Amino acid sequence: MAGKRQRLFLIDGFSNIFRAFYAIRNLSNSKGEPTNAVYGFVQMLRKLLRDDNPELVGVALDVSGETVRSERFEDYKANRAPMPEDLVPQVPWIRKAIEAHNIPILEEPRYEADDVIGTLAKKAAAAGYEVVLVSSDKDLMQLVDKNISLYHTGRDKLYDPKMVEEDFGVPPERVVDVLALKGDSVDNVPGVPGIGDKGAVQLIKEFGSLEELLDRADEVKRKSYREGLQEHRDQAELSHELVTIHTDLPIEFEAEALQHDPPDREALEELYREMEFLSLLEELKSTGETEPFPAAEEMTEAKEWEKATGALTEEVVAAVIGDKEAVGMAVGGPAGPVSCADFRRPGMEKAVTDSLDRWLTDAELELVGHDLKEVLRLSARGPAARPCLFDTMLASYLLRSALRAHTLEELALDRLAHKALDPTDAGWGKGVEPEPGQESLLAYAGERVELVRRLEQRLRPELEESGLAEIYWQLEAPLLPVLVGMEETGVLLDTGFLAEMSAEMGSELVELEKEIYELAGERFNINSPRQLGEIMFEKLDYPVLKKTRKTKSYSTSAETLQELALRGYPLPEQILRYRELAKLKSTYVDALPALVDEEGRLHTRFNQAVAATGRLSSANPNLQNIPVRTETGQQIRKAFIAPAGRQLLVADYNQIELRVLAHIAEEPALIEAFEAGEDIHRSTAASVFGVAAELVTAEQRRAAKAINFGIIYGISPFGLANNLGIPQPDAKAFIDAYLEQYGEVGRYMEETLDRATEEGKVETLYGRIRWLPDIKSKNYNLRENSRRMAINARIQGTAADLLKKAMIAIHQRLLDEHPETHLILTVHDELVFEVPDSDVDVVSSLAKTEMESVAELRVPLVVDLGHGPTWYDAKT
DNA sequence: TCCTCTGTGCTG
DNA sequence: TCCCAGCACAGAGGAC
Repeated sequence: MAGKRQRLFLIDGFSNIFRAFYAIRNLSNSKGEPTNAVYGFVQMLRKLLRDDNPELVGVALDVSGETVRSERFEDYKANRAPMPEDLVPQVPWIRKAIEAHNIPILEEPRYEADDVIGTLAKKAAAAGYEVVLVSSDKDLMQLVDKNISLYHTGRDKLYDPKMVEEDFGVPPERVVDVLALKGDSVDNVPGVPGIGDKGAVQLIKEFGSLEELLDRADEVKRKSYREGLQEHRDQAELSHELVTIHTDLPIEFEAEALQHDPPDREALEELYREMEFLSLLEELKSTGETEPFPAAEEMTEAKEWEKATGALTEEVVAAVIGDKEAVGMAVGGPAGPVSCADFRRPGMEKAVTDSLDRWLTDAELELVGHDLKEVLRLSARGPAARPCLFDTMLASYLLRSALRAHTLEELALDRLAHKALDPTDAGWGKGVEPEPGQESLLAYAGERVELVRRLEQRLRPELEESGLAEIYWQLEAPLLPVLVGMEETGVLLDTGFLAEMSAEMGSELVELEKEIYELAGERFNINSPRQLGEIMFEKLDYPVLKKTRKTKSYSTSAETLQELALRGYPLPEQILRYRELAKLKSTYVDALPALVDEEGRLHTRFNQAVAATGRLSSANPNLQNIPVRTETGQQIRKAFIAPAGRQLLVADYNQIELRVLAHIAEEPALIEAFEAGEDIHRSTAASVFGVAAELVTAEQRRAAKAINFGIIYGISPFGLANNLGIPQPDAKAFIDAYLEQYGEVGRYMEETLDRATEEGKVETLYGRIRWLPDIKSKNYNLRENSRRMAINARIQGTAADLLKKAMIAIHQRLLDEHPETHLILTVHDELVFEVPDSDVDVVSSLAKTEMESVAELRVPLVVDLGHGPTWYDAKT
């Protein structure tokens, strides 16, 4: 046959299965069965058949049981970790997938897949075929020659002999020599101790081969290598045997056996249905062919952009395009072509912001997107946006708040069974970015808009049916512009102050370090819990009071150190102070100044779709964990300042969670205490310990406070005992005494748990849902965790709803009445504003009024106020 | 080299 | 068996 040679693709089954398993995280069907490896493997297979469509193809799989190798080398693969639990049940499905594609499975009893691949590859090459090995295992590079290449599925690269040498450092025929030297701990190939990747390549290059190297080991210059080679010659030779893939098994290459028919559509449908690969199922039904989503069309001039997007009057689906920074935007209608603008082209950024400005003020228009905050941010009108905003990220969050991530990629996989392109596919890498108009970039842009459309179609009805539409439209959507405003405004940081603080802390740390080394008798890394543990518990022989939970190593937590210090050991006290300073310095004092903009302002991101209870979270940097409890920590708050002529105003809810509890539980004793404006922990102590409020001791108040918090957290005797450092029976007695006095609270907990168990979910006052799939679990820990979450989620979630509601109301009033005042931070029960000096009083009362009247509860909501030039001063 | 996990500690 | 909800640091060791 003239022209192109016929091709044989030999797929290394398990290498690709593992790769798929690790590359795609957490994909499962509604029964909770993991499906990630099946999905990844099927996609790999489909891509291969679609793009290359080789004449011959086979998947090699290892068979279980003894092999010729394991009989010969007892330890071989002996310590290999067992297959991950989540992967085991997927293997039979992967077999079905291969069979459904009508691709032959190659398995030979007593032979390893590598050896089967090696033998068939050589024989097929000898018979005149062009052979491609499909694997992400570098060991297969040894088989590469002029007729055999390796398609590395992990790197998406095709290796010929030249590429192997470039990448691996030696030509294919020397690959085994290098592998034999460096060894492989996973497969229990010993190698030569002390020789790693770099050393092995260099030695083989220098001496030409392993044989030559071993014969002339005494000529090796580096002492550690020379001695290793001399002492472990046998081991090196054994390793060489182990890593060499056999190419001479007694099996035949038969071309007919490796031909394949088109896929069996019925078998595929069954597989996809069982695995719930919805997009594949859909595709199978419609055409049976893969159709990537259409690419976006680039508009390179403002006029073109306006013409293309001007027709969008009812619904705009928008996606910001970029990796770390936005470089463009893609938009489309509910269907049809997608237009893309690249900000790096002259005039295009302006063209986009002009259209955004228009859309954001057009009350008739709905803006749809995933993470719309990033879209709103592009327009100066973002904080004042009024139109309908449908954000698929927020919709998904309301439907399943406990999901690990609500990124577009994650949802595409989860809900559409579609593996989305990522920034790397679009052309981003370290130090490189795609050119404007680059094909991969437009494909990426087009896909993102299309994914949002499909998600919207699924999520919108779900939101309606689940009753979450109201909280979406009343709370989450209106909060978007508020958060945009806060993030864009930011907070002014006194970097000079922090620089001074850093210097002072630095010198104190140097002093402490000296003293610590002195006490330890040697230098070590104080920041390393492991090294510190060795010093204290092995060298100095301190008593071991506690081990860590996961790895059972010595605990060096503050609690442990305090106890040791109390027992008179000198080192722990110094360590505690060192830790406090080092923590504050690295996390805040040194980290924050590096993040300010040209005006010295710090811009956090408030994430609206992270916390399972409905709270906001803050990151990059996290401004919700700025120290406040210790004296040194408080100093850091002096660096958060208002510019001249302005002040920081803090308004925080007093005991909001306990007030919410009083309301939901309808507990008369609690309600009464709040109505009387009592110190709630003191009042609790008086009830629980049966003394008059004036006679409550500090110790009693502390215990009562712990109980009050415990109630909110879904108390257990174990947890309370731990927290107070008292015996469990005592803690139980406290709880019993509490429930005696606050009977309705006990009833509230029972009722919550009953409903949670029955319905598998709990709801806040405003209908926000938290699902608790493990509440009926037979696993004690899972079940008890869920029960505590049930109690806590209603309270914490309701408090979060209240604060969000207040933020929306205040933001609107500030826009209308005090445009010079900005809401800049929120910390769960606290709002921080930057206010002109002259408006402090009026804004204070505005904030107080709005926050206190946000809802009519059975107890009053009380807001405390404070203001001053810094956050420290404002916190009363 | 980069990335992930672990221990620790900061907030409400 | 470390009570709820988060984020970030440094160290350590493996990465598919």
